[in-house]
Amino acid sequence: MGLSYAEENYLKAILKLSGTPDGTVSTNAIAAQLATSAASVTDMLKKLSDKELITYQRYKGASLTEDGQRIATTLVRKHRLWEVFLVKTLGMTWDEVHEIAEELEHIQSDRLIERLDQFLGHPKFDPHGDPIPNAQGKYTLRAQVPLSELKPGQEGIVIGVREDETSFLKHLNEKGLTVGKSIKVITNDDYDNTLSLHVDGHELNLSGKVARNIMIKTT
Amino acid sequence: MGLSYAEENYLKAILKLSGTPDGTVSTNAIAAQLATSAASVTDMLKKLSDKELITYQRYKGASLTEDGQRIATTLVRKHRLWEVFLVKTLGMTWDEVHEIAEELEHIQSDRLIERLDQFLGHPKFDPHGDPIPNAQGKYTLRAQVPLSELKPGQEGIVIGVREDETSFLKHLNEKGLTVGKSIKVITNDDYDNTLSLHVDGHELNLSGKVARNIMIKTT
DNA sequence: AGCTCAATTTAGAGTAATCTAAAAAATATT
DNA sequence: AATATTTTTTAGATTACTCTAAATTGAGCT
Repeated sequence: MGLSYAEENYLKAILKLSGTPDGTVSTNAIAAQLATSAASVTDMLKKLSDKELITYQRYKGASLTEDGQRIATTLVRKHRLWEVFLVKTLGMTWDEVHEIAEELEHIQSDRLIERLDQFLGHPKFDPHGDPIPNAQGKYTLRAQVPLSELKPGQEGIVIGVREDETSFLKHLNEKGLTVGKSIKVITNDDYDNTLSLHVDGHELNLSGKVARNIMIKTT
Repeated sequence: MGLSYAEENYLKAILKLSGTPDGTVSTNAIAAQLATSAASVTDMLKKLSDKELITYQRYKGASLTEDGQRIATTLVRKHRLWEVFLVKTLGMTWDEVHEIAEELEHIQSDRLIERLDQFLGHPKFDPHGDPIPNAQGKYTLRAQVPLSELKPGQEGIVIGVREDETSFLKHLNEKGLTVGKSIKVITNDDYDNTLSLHVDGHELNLSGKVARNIMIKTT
């Protein structure tokens, strides 16, 4: 009754793309997300529909059933718990863990995940600031976002950084960006997230690379 | 250039079965080990031979090349490191971790494994007493074996136990079996490892289940 | 040497996931 | 409303792994 890696990946993609009110996702959107062909997606949607993990009608897109939602949310939970493990326990960097967690999330063992969760102290957010669903699929809304994701006009407070290399912290100190400071975004480039912001009445410019490493609590 | 799960499992099976001087393994032996058909094994042996991971001649069996050996040994290393992690770090029991490690060993990331090894303190043996190859494929010979694997006549010293539940330790204390005691095996049932042994001049009977949990250094 | 039997390989086929190219349906445009 | 365009599905093939049944090879026995 276990699903294949491919089936699990489709469910996760559908969950991720379910933005519309009814949670419907188009064939092409899934194909783009999974870097596969639309024809392959159609085949898989039929299969998942037969297993009652999604509702699907030809030409009308697909949406997760309760069962499908439960499975997809569990995958997200596993993925994010493993990311916390890789960063917090093994000391890897936040930008190298995604791919590995993409593999680890398919490991089949509920007991393993509950033990891991306990060992990590039931974390509520992963290293990217995304919430970790609990075993019942519920999660806290995201408390912090990378500075790079704020839109012009948004304000917030610096909560921390992802990289804790001394050189990086020193760099921020020199710019006057320390934990607790209030900031307001002026511009944020669509393409590379280069951005400008106000801190203590000054204007400051940051590269996208730096901005992605600074976590903000919006106000 | 990553191998499929199936290919990796075949290499591991061949390594495990390589007992003969030239390390040759028969088709049927592999089929039995992997619970698959001889026909499937033949197909896979051809493929692994094309990739130069084994040497293979029709009707003559297969043996690992240096490349094949390196890959198989790395799989064993990963498997055993994960077992240590599951038991020591997550507190799972030695008998429930094998299956999970069987999945974890296929995760592709050298950096992950080296980090894990470091986090665990470069362990030399897994929870079953089997040696863990280092990154170069070398390993220390097994220092301890479960009491259940000793043959009649063999002697040794009690090194420790796998389960460290108080009730289990209490049970052993009552029998006079504590760390440091010298023992000699009298009989060991082929089927269920029920065994009798001498300790301090007394004769003692143990179930296979208990004997598998007591680690011995042979003398 | 010839025979027998077990081990192994080949032949033919099935399942899961994928692809490209062509057909069909839905949507947008004039 | 008719046509053009985009989206989606179907058709037909491919790769990886597996199976059963039949054919072949090798090894032991008389």
